[in-house]
Amino acid sequence: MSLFIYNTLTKKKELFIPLLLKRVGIYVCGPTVYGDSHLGHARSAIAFDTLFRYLMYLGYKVRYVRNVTDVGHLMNDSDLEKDKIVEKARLESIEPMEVVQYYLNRYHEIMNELNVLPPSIEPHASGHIIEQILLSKEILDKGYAYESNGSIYFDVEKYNKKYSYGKLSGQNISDLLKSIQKSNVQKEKRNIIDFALWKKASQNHIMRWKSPWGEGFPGWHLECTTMSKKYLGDIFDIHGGGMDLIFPHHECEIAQNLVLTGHEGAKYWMHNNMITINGKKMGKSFGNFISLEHLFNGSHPLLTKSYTPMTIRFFIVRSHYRSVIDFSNRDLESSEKELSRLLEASNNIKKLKVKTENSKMNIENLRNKAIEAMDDDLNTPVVISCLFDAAKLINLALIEQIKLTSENIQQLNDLFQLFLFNLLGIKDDFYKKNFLSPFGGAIDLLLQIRMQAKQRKDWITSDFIRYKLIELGFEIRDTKNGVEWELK
RNA sequence: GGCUCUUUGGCCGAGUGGUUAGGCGUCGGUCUGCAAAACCGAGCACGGCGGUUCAAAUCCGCCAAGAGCCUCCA
Repeated sequence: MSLFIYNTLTKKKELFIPLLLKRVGIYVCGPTVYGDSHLGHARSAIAFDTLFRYLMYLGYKVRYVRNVTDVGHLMNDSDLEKDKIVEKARLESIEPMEVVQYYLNRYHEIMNELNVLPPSIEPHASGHIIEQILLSKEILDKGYAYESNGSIYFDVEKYNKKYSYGKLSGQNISDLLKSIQKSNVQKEKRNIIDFALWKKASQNHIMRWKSPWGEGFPGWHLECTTMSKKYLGDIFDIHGGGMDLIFPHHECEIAQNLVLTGHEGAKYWMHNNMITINGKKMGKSFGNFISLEHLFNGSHPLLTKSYTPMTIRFFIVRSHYRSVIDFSNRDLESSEKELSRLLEASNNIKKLKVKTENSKMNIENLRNKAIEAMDDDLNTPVVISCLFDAAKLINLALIEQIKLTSENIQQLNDLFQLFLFNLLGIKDDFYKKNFLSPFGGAIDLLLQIRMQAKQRKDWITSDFIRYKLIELGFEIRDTKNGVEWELK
């Protein structure tokens, strides 16, 4: 048991050693719920779901906190503070919390379809206003923040003198100052790189809470610090999120944590890479995103067809979580075929018969290789290659090119159960749903009639049934062990 | 401009200083009444230029192309 994970803070793969013997605390930045979730959201959720699943497999009791940002996510950092959710609510003439609930429900539905396990705790930023005010005060008392016109700002320059701002992202304060100065003007702040812990609400701002500094709302970076501290403590094991959050979000969290407790907060900082489309990052604000619903029903001009949630999940785990995935129909179709090959092989395991008492097949090796891959910073593509190796063995055994022992068959079954279904989170309800239903029975019946026709060499009838079924989207295969069908 | 990173065969995608990744696609074959699937086989690589080394796709340098961040972002 030696899991190595890449730590953005040290830029190295490090041996994972939990703070407590058998427990792991993870905090992951979840979505800002003001729009439909897209492939990028799925990637982050699936990456950390894989981590969650693997840690549990390793025997840890995992507390996985994934927050919901439902307030304070500003559209920009200028004086015209516009909250994303407030803006959406204004546009649709509804309560901000209706916006939040609507998109959160949809997010949950989609996560469920993608077989993403629910986190242990899903805290909302809006439910932690009091704690955020307290932490703002504390930072203020420690002298690392200042009040300005009803808002509280973190004093980055002062902080930088004692600690080092930019540790996570590799930025340094003077370069930052140079690059920001051109684009942004902010009167209230002492320094352009200071960030808000608490923002004064302008007169028409809907989401507002009372604070010692007047009515306002919390700053984005402080939300995550507050909730991670509350549920995981001052120091916890893993903090995750998309790479686009490294700066400024996680950098600012680290700054807040260091001021409050003298520790960065998390020991390991993990970041999943982006999904691009035509080589550019997929993002809501770029308008180039394909929502997961679009992918599931195929209703987007860039999609040549629809893809099942499991195809999407497989598409994501077949690349390493730290590499960029460029969206393409071609690769999605390829993923679909790859997954169906694995699922078919997995279903073929139950058809295997014990043909020998002792075989040289070493399936334990495949298992070990796959575990090693998971240990190596969750190398899921290599895990999948092991499954393909296993699939080949199953197919060879099925046509009796190789002989397997009952132990071999059990090991193959365990391999698929553990890696494909349990760790990679693929569900195979398709087979159960189709093969065990009256619908499946009807197909079997048609194929029985076809078989009778074949026996009388009535090729016209038998081919008619086959072609019609193929036309309807089925795949028909005559194998040694009888006819097989599948809905493509 | 600054910071971080990427560049592998038609496509996707792992990887280690010296040994076949894997998959999709393509071509050929076996099986089949014909197909499909499966299986067997084939072909196709490490961005460019230098350096270190007995040996580099793997380490170092330079160059080129691209991405992310420096505004909100998974």
